[in-house]
Amino acid sequence: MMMGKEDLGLSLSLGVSQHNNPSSSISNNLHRFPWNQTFASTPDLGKIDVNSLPSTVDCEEEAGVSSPNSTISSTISGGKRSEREGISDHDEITPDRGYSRGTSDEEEDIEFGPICSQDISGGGETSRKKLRLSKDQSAFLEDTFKEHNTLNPKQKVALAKKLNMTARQVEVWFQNRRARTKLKQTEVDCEYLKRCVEKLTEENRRLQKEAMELRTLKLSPQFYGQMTPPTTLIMCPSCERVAGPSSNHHQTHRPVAINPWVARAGQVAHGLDFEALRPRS
DNA sequence: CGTTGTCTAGAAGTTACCTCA
DNA sequence: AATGAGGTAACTTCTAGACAA
Repeated sequence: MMMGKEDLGLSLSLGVSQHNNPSSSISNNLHRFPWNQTFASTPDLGKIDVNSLPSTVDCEEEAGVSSPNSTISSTISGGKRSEREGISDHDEITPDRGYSRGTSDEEEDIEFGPICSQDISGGGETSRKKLRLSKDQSAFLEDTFKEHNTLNPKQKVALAKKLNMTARQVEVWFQNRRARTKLKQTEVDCEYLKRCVEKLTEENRRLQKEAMELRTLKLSPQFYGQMTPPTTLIMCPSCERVAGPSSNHHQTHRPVAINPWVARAGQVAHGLDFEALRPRS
């Protein structure tokens, strides 16, 4: 799936992201959520006002829990969504999204459109009202995200309950949060690669210059007189040590000549230490 | 055992709303 | 007051993986 794209190269340090979360400024007074418990057991946050729209909350609850229409709507156009929530009937079957795309037989869902159907004017015209999450809600979501960047259905429902949101809202928040994290990480990776390219360009320039100088030197007649013959080092392929000709050890191993000019793989050549360029988390 | 269809969760991309300079 | 940009909630579409028939 899409993970394939990530694997293609920009996955240099993905996964770190959730730890170097940019949102660390969030107030620390929110305690971490213990995932082996239910959200409901965590105090205080139950008081959070949902987007300071109490009527909305009521409406939402109703739409999500008790409305027969909600079931209809999710069957008609969003059945996949409600099923995927993996939630039992009493948990939440929330059509908290603008399912309808305007077809007449979806008209009745509209009433339960995105976030409690504000501004639904007649004639099937939908408008999604965007609710701002409260600071506390965001902070708690952030904290939760730091621990787990995905939620299973139970956790989702529990968290939703705790924050007085719908499970769908929590799900969407986590999806968007993962997307933001990835975007941020991609930016960091791009920066890193850019620096690598710069470094390589610089190194390439340096080597070309060096090669040019060597060529010039080679062309001058007095050069040959002063030149010492190139040293051939003998290296044992099994122990990977430079071998002396008299070594007993190398009676059993067969040494091979190596070019002293070529840096061994894994060695840092001329200060090209890309690890040093890697962004630290 | 391999194939096919269905379902689900998540990623990616997009839209629309809100806030703020 | 108008407006454009940036942030983000909500949405759609696509895909991989799991699972059953």
